[in-house]
Amino acid sequence: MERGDKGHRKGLWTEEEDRVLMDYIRLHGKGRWNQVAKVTVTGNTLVTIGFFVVVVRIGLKRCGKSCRLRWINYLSPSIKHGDFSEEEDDLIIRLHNLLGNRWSLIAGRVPGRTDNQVKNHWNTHLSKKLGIKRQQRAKLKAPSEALPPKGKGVEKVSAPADTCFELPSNNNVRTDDQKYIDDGAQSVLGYFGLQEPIMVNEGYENPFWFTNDESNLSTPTLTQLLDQHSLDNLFWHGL
DNA sequence: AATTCCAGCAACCGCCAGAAG
DNA sequence: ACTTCTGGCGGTTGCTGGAAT
Repeated sequence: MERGDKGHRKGLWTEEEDRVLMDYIRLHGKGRWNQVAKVTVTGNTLVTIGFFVVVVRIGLKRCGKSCRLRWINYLSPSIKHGDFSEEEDDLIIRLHNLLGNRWSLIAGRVPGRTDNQVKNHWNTHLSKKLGIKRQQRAKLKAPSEALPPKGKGVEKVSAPADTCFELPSNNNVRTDDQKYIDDGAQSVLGYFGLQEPIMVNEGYENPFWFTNDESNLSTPTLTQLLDQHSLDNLFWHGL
């Protein structure tokens, strides 16, 4: 196994390492990832040094960052494993049109998927699928260009991968990233000369953004709303 | 059967921002 | 005000397994 700085292990995680990490999170919760290597013990082993037999505690020799990523991208119970559905593909393509490579934002709107999953899926499947279609598109400014640029001086927006699972069922709070996306959506709509309302009800009383709440199932998804506005056709044929 | 090629994806890297001391 | 720690993000790398030759 390759070793990184400070003797940290690198490369694929073993089942044993996964188990240790999950045990740590069960006991201590998420966060303080750099403590994992110090706190966790995978077991004891006997080492003979000369005449002495020493009990050595074997910790999880992973850097905190690696532990965090392993949890976020793989071990977290909220993560959906397996193939992407047609619905998810469609949603990602639309959101990418809207947001560009803001993978965390996109993933935050695709329940159970992480930014890494979405990014990989885009790079391996969807970009190809899209590349074929793009050749057929007429020259037109990409909708994502209507969004404010990312970088310094721009309001930072972040959406943890599991945000959609943590929203209260009657959430009246409008998060910054929701506003950011709403603003972007309105920019896109404005670009195409469409009328603004993309919200289900007037105002922000009932944000429909893909909460995991059963009571919200009757509310239209972004996909449905975009369909209502014929945005899909505009994206596919207008670009 | 052996080798090469390549797609898919897990993991790493570098950078950045915010919090805490 | 400065440093250190921690977490978040997007881009990239490299391993793995299956397909092709």
